[in-house]
Amino acid sequence: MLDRRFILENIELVENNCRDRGVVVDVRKLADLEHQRRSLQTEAEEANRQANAASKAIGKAANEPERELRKEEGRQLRAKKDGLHAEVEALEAQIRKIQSRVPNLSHPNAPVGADDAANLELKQGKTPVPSFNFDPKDHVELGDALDLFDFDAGGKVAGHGFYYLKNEAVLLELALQQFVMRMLIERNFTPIITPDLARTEILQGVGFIPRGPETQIYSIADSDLNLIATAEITLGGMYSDTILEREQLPIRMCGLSHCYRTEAGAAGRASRGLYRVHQFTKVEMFAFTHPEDSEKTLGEFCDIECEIFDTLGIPFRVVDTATGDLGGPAYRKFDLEAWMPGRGEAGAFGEVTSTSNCTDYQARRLGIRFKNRGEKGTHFVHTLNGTAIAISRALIAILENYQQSDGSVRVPDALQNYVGHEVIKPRP
RNA sequence: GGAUGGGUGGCCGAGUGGACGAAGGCGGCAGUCUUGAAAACUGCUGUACGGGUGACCGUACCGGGGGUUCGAAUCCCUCCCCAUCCGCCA
Repeated sequence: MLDRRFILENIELVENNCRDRGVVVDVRKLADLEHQRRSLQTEAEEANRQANAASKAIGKAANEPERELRKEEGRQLRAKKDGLHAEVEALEAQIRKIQSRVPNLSHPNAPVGADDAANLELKQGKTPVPSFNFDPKDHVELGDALDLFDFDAGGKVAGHGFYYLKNEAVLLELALQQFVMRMLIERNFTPIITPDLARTEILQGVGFIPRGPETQIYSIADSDLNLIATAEITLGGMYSDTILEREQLPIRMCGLSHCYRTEAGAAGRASRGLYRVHQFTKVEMFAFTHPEDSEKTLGEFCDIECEIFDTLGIPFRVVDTATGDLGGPAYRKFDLEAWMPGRGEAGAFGEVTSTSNCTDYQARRLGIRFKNRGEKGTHFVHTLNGTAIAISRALIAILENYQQSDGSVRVPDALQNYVGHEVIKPRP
């Protein structure tokens, strides 16, 4: 959520930003309604002030007739206030509805464009794109041959988009969790395992919209709970409605959770195998920072993601996400796209991580502030999130890049200790 | 699932329908004392919105919503949340 006063004072800037982001919001109308609301609010406050004064006068009234006169006066003033107040509330609801759709501002260097076609490649990882002297398989074929997944059983038990991991795929998932967690602990992240469910209010604070027709979120019937789509939700919610001391910042956490996504409207998109699934495991980085530190922290998150994929020996590129592809809360977003030899005609990059600086957009809705010692007032913190590892997509990248001509898959050096062997071979 | 007890300021915690934006404590800030620090003592110290260049002023806020009343933290209704105990269970 953007600050309302800021919107009023920067109507044109906000309008232009909405246009760049491809979001249709009537900012002028919001401003009109807010001006109306303010003047009505002032009237209502004045009526209320008079009513309060009348009430106080009752105690001092000299006699019974005067007391009754004052009471009647009070009644009328309250009625006037109630009427005005109701109008204010109605306007407030309209304004909030519009305001909640206004996206965050965009970093001046973020590429302007309607969709991911406008994303800007910033750099590539250390590992070169492999060239095979055989016809590489995609991860579904590899998984079939090596008995790593069961999509049929997943479909039968839970429906399309669910799957079982088996054998070395299980060890790889656990290995990736360990590998990433340890790396992040060394970089001063507090490791956390979060709930996989969260209240609607928290989802909304973080910027997700549960229970709409286009929602990405599974919700639990007869309750206020939803399956989380990312630990960003539960990590962000951890400090909701909190006033922190300046010295407590930054708070850096890495959270392990399952992630559940309905993928509504995604049917037909490139989504073979593990690429677009309803459930996966993810380790998410999250930080609450001082506003001055968020830009630097975003760079750091991106560097960590690069280091993870470099260490895993997976080729990737980093893209600066275009304004139209940013999503509501993000001010700037970098994605890592890993090379997936089995994707598309002859291999393609596919998104594996994403890191965003949400500035104060989430903090405002979640009510997360800090104060400086000896200074009046509070300020909103900045929030950042970044994927350390999304297991399902990492598995695709590992299997497809590390496959060998005999159909086996080498285990990345960094994971061998955790997995327990160097090569995944077909079972005899 | 059953039974209780709770939700009040940055935190803890009191609060008879008007004196309450709210005692007291902690924490924080400033000062006195001290070579310095600690301790002790004194004063100040909530948030949001609106108005004024400003010292300030106004309004709202005691879990959410509704009601009673001239007036509600306080009384009534309703919803939500939290804690503890019992039962069940990995």
